[in-house]
Formats: sequence, structure tokens, C-alpha cells
Amino acid sequence: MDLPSYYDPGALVSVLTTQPIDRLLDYRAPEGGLAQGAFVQVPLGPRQVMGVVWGPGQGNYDASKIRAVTKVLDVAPMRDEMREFLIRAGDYTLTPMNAMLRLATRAPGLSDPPSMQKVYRAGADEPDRMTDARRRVLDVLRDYGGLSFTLKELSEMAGVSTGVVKGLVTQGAVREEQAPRDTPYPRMDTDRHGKPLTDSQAAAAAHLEQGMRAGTYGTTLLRGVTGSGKTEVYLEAVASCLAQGRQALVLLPEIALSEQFLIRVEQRFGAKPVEWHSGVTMTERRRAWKMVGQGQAELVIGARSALFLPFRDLGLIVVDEEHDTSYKQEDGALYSARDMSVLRASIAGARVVLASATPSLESWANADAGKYDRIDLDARFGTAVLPEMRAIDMRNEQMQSGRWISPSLARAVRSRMEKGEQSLLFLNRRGYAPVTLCRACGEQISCDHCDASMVEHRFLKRLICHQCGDSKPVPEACPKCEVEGKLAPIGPGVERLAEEVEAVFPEARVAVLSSDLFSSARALKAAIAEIAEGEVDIIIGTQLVAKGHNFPNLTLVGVIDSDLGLQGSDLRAAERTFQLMRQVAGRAGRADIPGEALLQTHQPEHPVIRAILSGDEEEFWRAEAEARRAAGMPPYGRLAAVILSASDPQAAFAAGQELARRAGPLNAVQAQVFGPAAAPIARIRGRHRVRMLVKADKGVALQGAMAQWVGQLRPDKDLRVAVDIDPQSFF
DNA sequence: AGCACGCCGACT
DNA sequence: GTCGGCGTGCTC
Repeated sequence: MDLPSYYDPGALVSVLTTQPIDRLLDYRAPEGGLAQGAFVQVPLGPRQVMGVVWGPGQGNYDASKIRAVTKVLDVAPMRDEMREFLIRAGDYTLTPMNAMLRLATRAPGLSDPPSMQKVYRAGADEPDRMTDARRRVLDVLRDYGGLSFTLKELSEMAGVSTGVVKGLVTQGAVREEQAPRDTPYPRMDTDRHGKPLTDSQAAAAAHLEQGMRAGTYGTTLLRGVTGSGKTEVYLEAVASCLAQGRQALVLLPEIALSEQFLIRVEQRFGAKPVEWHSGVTMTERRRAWKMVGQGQAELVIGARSALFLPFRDLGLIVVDEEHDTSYKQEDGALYSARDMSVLRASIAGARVVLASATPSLESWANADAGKYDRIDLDARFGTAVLPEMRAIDMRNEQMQSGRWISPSLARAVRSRMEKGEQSLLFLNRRGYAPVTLCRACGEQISCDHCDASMVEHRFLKRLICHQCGDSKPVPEACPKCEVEGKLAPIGPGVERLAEEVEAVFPEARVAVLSSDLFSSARALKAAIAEIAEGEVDIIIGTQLVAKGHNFPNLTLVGVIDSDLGLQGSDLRAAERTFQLMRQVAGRAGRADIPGEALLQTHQPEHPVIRAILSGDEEEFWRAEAEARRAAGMPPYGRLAAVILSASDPQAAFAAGQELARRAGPLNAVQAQVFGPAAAPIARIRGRHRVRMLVKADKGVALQGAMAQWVGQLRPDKDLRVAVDIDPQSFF
């Protein structure tokens, strides 16, 4: 597309706004003209809204009604590369452009004039009387030749009160100036050296650096078992990218964005990188967004939304824990941050590193097909070795009812405790009990708004719906038959497991790591630090512990229910279980003591359990890939889902049936339609959900057909239609 | 998204 | 009579 780079004052331009209007609006360029891609504020009815100059005016609107752009915002214009990325990502995910623009402008106060602050630098005059305190202030300013500081910084550095600085200002020895509050980030020092690399790490790093030097798009799958030093390896690629003067982005699942990780990056590059995630303050967000756009932020460590930052010259995207399902989620748009990273990089001429101990089948298949390079880091860093993994066949264990720790597992834990080592009991279920049943009438307490079962949380003394977050006190009597004292918890959650641990190991120091038990990230960090220092004998944890914490004294991992996630009709269940177990097992024995992982299972001969125990991942992937290929399932076929939701269940279902009848656009591309059927969670927040599934061959232009197909539904205020291309769960 | 316009029920 | 419910449609 050939667009002019500049529009003269009074010229017609088309503007894409963040308002849900599915077309461009024409405006007149203001005094001073407009750059292509400029971020602007424009009048829309009685309001002022944000937009981007998208191209020349379309001229299809009554000229007398066309208004002028109000003002040009003080931020770098959108680059063509970003524009193309938004268009293609929007086309792929069937997301309207205004929603794409909202993703790309998720920083507050972009329309505000640049916020200023007072800064102080050396002045021309000498003070009339020199004192000790004044001397120190002037020394600081001289030592940092020409730099300026805020009042607080300067007085603290000089060790004087702010009054001293003010006094020097009236004397003319210090100058007070206005400077923008959004300041550039410190430069990364790529000459510092990281931890010494092992031979295989050095070889992997060299491979990535060679790719970086090519200066063109390319994706590498970096497969490395836990503790193999993936991070050190990809930080070398980051160093090489920064040394070329290009920007780098490291994406992490939100939960893995820990202080620990940031400190590691700071140690490597001598300065803090830019952070981008939900916890970052408004002012910092705006600063980050602007500086990234000006190329004055070199390295961003962020959650998936960081992918939409306006990089000026992006050279590398690292997607760490690339298999993590939280990369695919809705925040206004349904997109996979992993796939979109590859798209963005291919447009920007950047490299991608997909890092994981347990890659997604999609990435494995892309590497297998030669679309991605692949590097395997198998050697563990230092002396640590992979844990020994064994199954505990629960069919042979003497289990009491209401107990979940088998005698074999208990023996193993006890023996670790005697040696002063730590054990982790893993159960991926928050709360006390997943189900509360009435023993009088059989009623199961479920959420009033969703179809999910309410989970008892005994620490909080409430029943909580894990779907919508609604909660209520645990009732005394059954809400259906009103019999008192007959409600019984069924099945284990981590809280109940903690109770059992206390009964079986009364002398043990126990910590429960579950996201809902910590009010703040700080509390969680403190608990993790305590565990790392050996203050705990037995750790009970949910999925939370499967992500990158290092507990050197942890030598035993017991998986309470390895069968959780094997059953069910979700095609990805096997893959998820495999990944999770490899990761949890990877917690054990990271230091110099060999670890042990014990999986409690009722089906030790299940292929997934066997593959985990054998450690033969390639075999697992190959078998799984073959099954998917035979079924025409992703990544060897394509899927799309439609979720229809309405307050009236009949309305949602009727819309689904209408779509099923009018499948013409899909038939045209030989796609099959399944459904309508109740969605996995058929009710969320009082809205009834119906799901349709579309299956097509790979290589089919599915988006166009889907858009046409869904477009046949006449708009209705109550009915909501969401299309999910490449859904993660299928049923 | 907002906000105005507009066309029908219970109040001063 | 008229205040106000929120359905419908427009915003360059």
C-alpha cells in the first residue's frame, strides 16, 4: 500500500477511532498538517475521541459535515509496520479494527499534554556564601556533569534538605527547569557478561546470535528441560539484538513475571528493563508506551499485551513458556500471543524465540515441518539431574475413604523429612473440596449464575464459583431439601490435602501455595522465600508451583492425582497433563541432590503416564501428532468456534440452529459444522451459552467463510456472537 | 461507546 | 398535560 507520509492543513484524512464504529471517518487535517499514522484527538458528536490517521480521506461523506482534527497527540505516529500488524491480526482473529486499535493504545493519558516536572541543574552564578551543605549539592551536580535531577533526587544524593537546593536556586547557582516527566529508560549494557555458559548453552546461544545477525524474520523453538538454563541462552540473543541497536521483547505468562526474573535481567544488563503487565501503574504505563515508541526503551519484559506496544525497531521477541495456555485469552479480542508474535516478527523482520521445557504440539509440529528451527538444551545446568519418576499404582494401595495420600507416598515423604529435605505434594485443585453434596437428597450445590459446581473454601468459610467468582457462605441446611447437617464435601482440594498432611505428619512444617490464599503478590513472594530458605518441610501446591520457582532443597514431588486431566473429551488433555507433570517433576532436585517424582495413578499403563515416566518426549509427541493428523485436528486441520450467548437460553439455541441451517458459506470451503450444543460452561454470569464448532482442512480460507456465515445472523441486542479462531478447548 | 431522539405508561 | 422508561440510530 502506498500512502503519503504527510497531509497538508485542510486535506481530507480518514481516521480510525477506538469507538466501535466499523468504518473510517473523514476529518480535515489541522493547522500544521498531519503525519500519516499520527495519533489524534477528533470530535465525534459531542465528544472527543482518540484515533489514528489511517490514510487519505474517502470523500464519501457530506463535505459540509466534515470537522477538523482537534489536536495531534504528543506521541510517535503509528508506523506502517504496526498498522499492517493490526490489520493482519484483526483479519486473522476476525476482530474489528477499532478493537485492534484499543489493544494498541492501552496506556492512559495519551491524549494529555506531556506532564512536566521541575528539575534542577547547575546554574551559572556562584552563591554569595558557601556552606558545607551547598558545597555537597554543587559537587553532585558537577560530578554528574550537566545532568539534571528532581528536587528529591538531588537533595537525597547530596544528603541535604530540600531547602538548601531552593536556597541555591534563588542565588542562581542552581537552575530550576521544566522537563517532561516521561523520561527515557536507562540504557542496557550488553558488554556485561552473564553467568558462564555450559558448552551446549554456548552452542545454542551462538545459533540464536547467528540468526539475530541475519536481520531477517525467523523463528526458533528453544526446547530445554527445567533448569537447563534456557533463560541464560535467550538473554544472549537479547544481548545480541540490543547490541545491534534494535529493541527486544520478552513475553512471559503474567504469573511468571516475578521480581526474581527481573532481577536476573537487571544483573545481566546492568539496568532494569521496562515492565509491562497489569500491575504497572498508570504513569509508568504511559511512560513505557511513549518511550517504546520513541526507541528510548530497549528491552521490555511483559505479559501478552506487551505485543501491542508501538516498538520502533523490534528485532527479537522471546515467548517464554510458549506452551502456556494463558497466552490464548480474551481481553477484548481472542488472540494467541504466541501466534501473533510470529506474525508481528515476520512483518517487522524480527526473530522469534519460543522457549519451553514442554512445547505445544503446534510448535513441535512447526519445527518438525521445518518452519521453525529447533534447539534442544538437554544438559542440566551444573550438577543437578532430572528426577527419577515412578508411578504409584493406586489400585494396589490401601486407601481409607477421605484420604488421598497413599501409604507408599507417605513413606517417601517421611524418609525425605528425616534427611531434612523438602517434599511437594501437587494437586491442581484450589479450595477444600470441589463438590458439596447433600447426603439426604443428592443435591449438588452449584452456582446460581453458572452451571459450575461451587467449590468450598474452608479458609475463607465460603463456597466459591471458580467460573464467575461469585461466592456465598457455606449453608447449614441443603438449599433443596432443607435437611440440616447432611452437606458433605466430596473430593480433595489443596486445603483438604493440607488437613490430611497435618494428620499424617503432625510434626511437619507445612505451607500451602494456592493463588487464592495470598492477598498480594508480596505475601506470595514472602512465602516462596520462606520455602527456599528451608523453613518448610512439606509444600502443598496447585498449578502455581509449576512455574519457575527454585527450591534448592526440594527433592520429592508427589502428584496426588495424575489422572486428573486424562479423562474428559478434550483433545488437548493428554498434552496438558504431560506438560504439567514434566514441569512439576522438574521442581525436584534442582541443586546437587537427585530428586524423585511419584505419580499416584489408577491407570499406570495409560500412554501419557507411560510417556511421562519413560521421559521419551519425542515418542509422546509423535504418537499425539499422529492421532491428531488422523482426526484432521489442529495443527493438521483447522478449527473455529462460535459462542452464542443470550439471557434467554432459547434465543441462543435458536440462533445456533439458524446458523446450522444456513451453512452455505462453510460448505463452499468444505468445512463441517457441529452443534449447536451447550457450551462447556453453559451459563456464565446469567447468560446462556451455546457453542458451534467448525472444522476445516488446513489451508482453507476459513476467516472469510466464518465472517460470511456468522454475518447472516440479524443483529439482536440480547444475542452476542463471538468467533474464536483456533480455539484452545474444543468441547 | 455515548448520546439524542422518540414513542408509549403512571404521576403532579 | 408531562416526566421518564429504554429501543433505535448516528457520530466524519
